[in-house]
Amino acid sequence: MPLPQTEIPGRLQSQLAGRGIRLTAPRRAILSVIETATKHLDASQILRKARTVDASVNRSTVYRTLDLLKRQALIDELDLMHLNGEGHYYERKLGRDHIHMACLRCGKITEFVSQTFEALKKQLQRDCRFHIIVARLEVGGYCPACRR
Amino acid sequence: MPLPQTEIPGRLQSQLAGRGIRLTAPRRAILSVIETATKHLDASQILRKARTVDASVNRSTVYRTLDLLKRQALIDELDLMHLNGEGHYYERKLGRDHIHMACLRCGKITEFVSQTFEALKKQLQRDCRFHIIVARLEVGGYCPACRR
DNA sequence: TCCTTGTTGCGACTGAGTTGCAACAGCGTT
DNA sequence: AACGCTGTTGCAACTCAGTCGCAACAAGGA
Repeated sequence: MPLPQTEIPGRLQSQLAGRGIRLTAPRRAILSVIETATKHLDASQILRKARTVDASVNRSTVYRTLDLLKRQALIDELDLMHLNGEGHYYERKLGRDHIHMACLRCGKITEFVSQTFEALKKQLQRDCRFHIIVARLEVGGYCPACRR
Repeated sequence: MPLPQTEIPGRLQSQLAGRGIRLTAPRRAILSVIETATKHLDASQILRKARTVDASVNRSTVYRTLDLLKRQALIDELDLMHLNGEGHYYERKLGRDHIHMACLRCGKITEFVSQTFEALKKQLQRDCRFHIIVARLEVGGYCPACRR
């Protein structure tokens, strides 16, 4: 259940430029990798792919750019239940939050958009008077193909 | 909004023993730390406190015991939005799942039990035919005292 | 008490993420 | 088109969480 990809290529770059953030060659390479990704990537995968665009990109720059994008609320950071080690995964933040379900047997990641999730966030904001910046719901279990 | 502590001291130990899992001195020390914790602890804090009970407890044993308790579904592992570094926090898994809200300014962690959250999990199980083992909802934002 | 088998401490290791710094480059200004 | 301020980069060394292989050990059933 992948989300529809409705974004314009290069959109991340113009969003950053519009906020007065300097665009550099390594940043362009990293942004293009994130924008064209078809699955969740971790930092080392982003580095490897970015180097096919600009071979000089450094590991530190990837981490620094991911931090920048997190602070700008343009990407989300995920654990995906740590199915493969302790690292994090990143994805473009599009309009609506979604839930990540990770199958503990086959490792498949399924995304799901739910009106109930939206209602739950509204309830938190109201009942707890808590101003939500980021909400992350990750579920581990067994997908339809793996459950007995 | 801390959850009511309704558990009997030593309960974790008897749960493990009842499953045929060997009880050792380091495990007893670690379990007692987790059972009597009044806030979320990370692995190094658990180690330090466990050593006040049994000075020989080793770091590896803490990690191995935490893995055991996770596999037995007796504790939950949390990120708490990585407010302090990349480590994880652990808490006793009591009856009902709850949501963790982390204030990005003051660092306060608030817990919240919601019927809507339960309904959301039911919806996932039904609509996605996904068998949930663990569900983790973490929210970052500003608490009532810190929001403007 | 014995014996099997699971557990532990130890120390070295891995892998993710960070940092200080000198060189560099974006981009607004001239 | 060149200048210069200031934010960004590559590098290499570092920190920190978590893992692993192994020999010694101990829980608890026979």
